[in-house]
Amino acid sequence: MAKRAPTDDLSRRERQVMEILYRKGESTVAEIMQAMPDPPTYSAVRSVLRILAEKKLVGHREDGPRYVYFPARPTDRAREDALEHVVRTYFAGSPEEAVTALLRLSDADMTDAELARLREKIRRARATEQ
Amino acid sequence: MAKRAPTDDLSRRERQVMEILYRKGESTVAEIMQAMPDPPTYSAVRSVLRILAEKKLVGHREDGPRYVYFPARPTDRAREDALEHVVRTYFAGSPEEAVTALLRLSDADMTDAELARLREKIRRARATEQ
DNA sequence: GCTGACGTGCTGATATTTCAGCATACGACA
DNA sequence: TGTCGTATGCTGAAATATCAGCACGTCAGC
Repeated sequence: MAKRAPTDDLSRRERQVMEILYRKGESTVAEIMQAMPDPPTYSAVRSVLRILAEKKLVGHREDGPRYVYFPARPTDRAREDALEHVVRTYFAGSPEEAVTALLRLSDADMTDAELARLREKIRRARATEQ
Repeated sequence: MAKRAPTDDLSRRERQVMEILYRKGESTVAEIMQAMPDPPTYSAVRSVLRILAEKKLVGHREDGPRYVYFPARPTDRAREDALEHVVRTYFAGSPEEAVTALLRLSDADMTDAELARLREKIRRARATEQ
């Protein structure tokens, strides 16, 4: 069962590196290393990158003396994948619920009542626009 | 660097199991096994569950002859964590961008113009409500 | 009471991931 | 030119994750 997201096959370190690359757009090995939790050695990071390159998940360009790595999958696609995944996993496939939670997240001090009204507005807006 | 999400420490199989549990709310070992990609053996699933239990990430209750496992962290919290993570990783920390992408996701046939108008509505709504 | 189906706990083997180190290349600079 | 700092490519070892199997308990049905 279960359709396989590309990220399902990644190891812990591989995932950490991919997320750093998406966050930064592109990075050198040193930058990635610094951004990692429990930073491993330079060598270790390069090993992970080599594996990710073999899997066609990252590319690199030369920038003077060093390589600059970047995600192979375009950011738009990766965003969609990530959102879909979260919605499916935590929001029973309902994007609307996710939107509500997201808005609550951005304005932590909103009351429930305010949220409810906002949500209704969104719903009406969507109905109108379609 | 990098604050550590609990999910950062999980292995591939551990993550798969946690996501299944969040998706289903709770599950028996057999159900988890079936829901996993490339389903491993019953024994393997139980090994992962034991590790997750040691890490205090899952709990279980007895349901007649068998155990029913569930995520230790409440769903609300897990949702927030997941959204925050996605927003930080793929949307440069901007929940609003994420909302837009989410709405586009749910109505794939909306035009950009429609999306722009909707987004404006949301923005106005938020300004009003606050 | 036996037996088979199905469950758990635990232990150790296998496979994969993670990592460090060595060989090597190249540019900066005294 | 010689040397130092920093980069990559690659190889093999250490650490972890993944898994299968055995021992054992319980319950239903013959």
